Amino acid sequence: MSVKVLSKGEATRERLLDLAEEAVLQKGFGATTIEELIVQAGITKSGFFYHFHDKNDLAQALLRRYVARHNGLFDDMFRRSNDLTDDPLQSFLVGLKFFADMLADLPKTHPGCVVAAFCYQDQQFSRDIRALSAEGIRSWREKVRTHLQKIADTYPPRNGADLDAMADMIAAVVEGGIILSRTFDDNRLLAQQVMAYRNYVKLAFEPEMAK
Amino acid sequence: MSVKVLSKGEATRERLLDLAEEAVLQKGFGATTIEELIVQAGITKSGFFYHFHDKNDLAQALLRRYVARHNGLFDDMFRRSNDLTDDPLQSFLVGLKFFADMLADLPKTHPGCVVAAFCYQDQQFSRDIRALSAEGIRSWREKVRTHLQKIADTYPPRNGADLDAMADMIAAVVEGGIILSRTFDDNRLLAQQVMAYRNYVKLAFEPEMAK
DNA sequence: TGTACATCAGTGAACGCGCGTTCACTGATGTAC
DNA sequence: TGTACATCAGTGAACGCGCGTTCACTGATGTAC
Repeated sequence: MSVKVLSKGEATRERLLDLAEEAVLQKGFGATTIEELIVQAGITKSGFFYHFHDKNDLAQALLRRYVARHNGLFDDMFRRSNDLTDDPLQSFLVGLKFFADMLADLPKTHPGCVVAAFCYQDQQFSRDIRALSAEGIRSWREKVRTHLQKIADTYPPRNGADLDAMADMIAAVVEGGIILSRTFDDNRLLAQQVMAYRNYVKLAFEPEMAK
Repeated sequence: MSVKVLSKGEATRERLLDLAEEAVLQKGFGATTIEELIVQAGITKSGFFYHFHDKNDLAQALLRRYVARHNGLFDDMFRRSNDLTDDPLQSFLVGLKFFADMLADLPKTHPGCVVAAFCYQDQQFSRDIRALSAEGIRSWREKVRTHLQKIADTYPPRNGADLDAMADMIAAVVEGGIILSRTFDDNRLLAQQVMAYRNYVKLAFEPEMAK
């Protein structure tokens, strides 16, 4: 991880994105006003428009940063689990456990997913935003799909297991789990869902108990 | 199903709710304006405020109707599957298949879930709205949990299966599946996810193949 | 080392319009006697 | 059967303010010669 040195302007821009992300996750993009961001950032409204052409531009920057960040996080997790074992099934299961633990460790309710927040948002800017969201989820799908294929090469999956759907399911379970944990204001639900997904993968591949 | 005869005013109100639901699912509640609803409904703005105290009131009515409707749908589906077989596992699996088929048959992309749409919305009215959403999801959880318990009484679940998480998982998979199918504009993804969930249930309970 | 110019990171004031909300009023239908 | 009153389902005009956007201008820092 290279820690870039930010110029003064870049730091302000980054701070605006931080504030925006928090606000968007809490109440959606439409309800997030430029006014509230600049008050917190301590600049004037015109200062905001120096950094972003318009509100749409903010949305794109936000989503772009979010997707890049979380892809990195995801990669790190499975790289760590890959270092622990050569067995593809074990590696994936351990990676999912890491993931669940990380989610469980969040201090309060999961803040939500920016992709999902935009999914239920105005379609005005949808062409670019939709493409960015799709790209973010697609990269999860492909990475997981690769894992599953490697597993399947060693452990023949039980019949009925659709590996494509199983690859997509991690995204579905996370997005749905976030909705659950936000709705019930209970952080554990999300981690529970990831563990349930892990259990599904286990059942689908693990050979009959030798024990 | 009793078809209530609606008075003129009730019909207009219902029409406003229909229009609002469609708009909210497409672009969120905040971006849905009263103006656009009344234009489509063919009344004036003041006419709207005859039916709803304010916009918040519309949100509540919308969510209330949505939850009630979808609970009914869900009940119907599993009642039909219960009529086909006495075996609790088979009954649940068939019910899930019905569900997936219904979702696959939607003419275009799933319109989305009102509960999720409000989940990523402004917290202003959250006290009432949040409670309504939670109630909606909770009723799914409890119904499914009952099914799973009945299944477990006959078929001992493989170890690792957390029935509570499995009960919540249907909601997670549906909410997440909606986000998937909207993001990729592909209706099949949602049905696929429900089938993947079905497969998980099958693997978790089904005894080793006799075949 | 000093001067000229360019770029960076903003300021301050004004605009305009969309959107939710209010309020006094109204024609049609229902009900009591 | 006719009249008086009440309720239903709205109309029409006005208000006000929050919010995104624009535009001319500015002090501080960087770079060329």
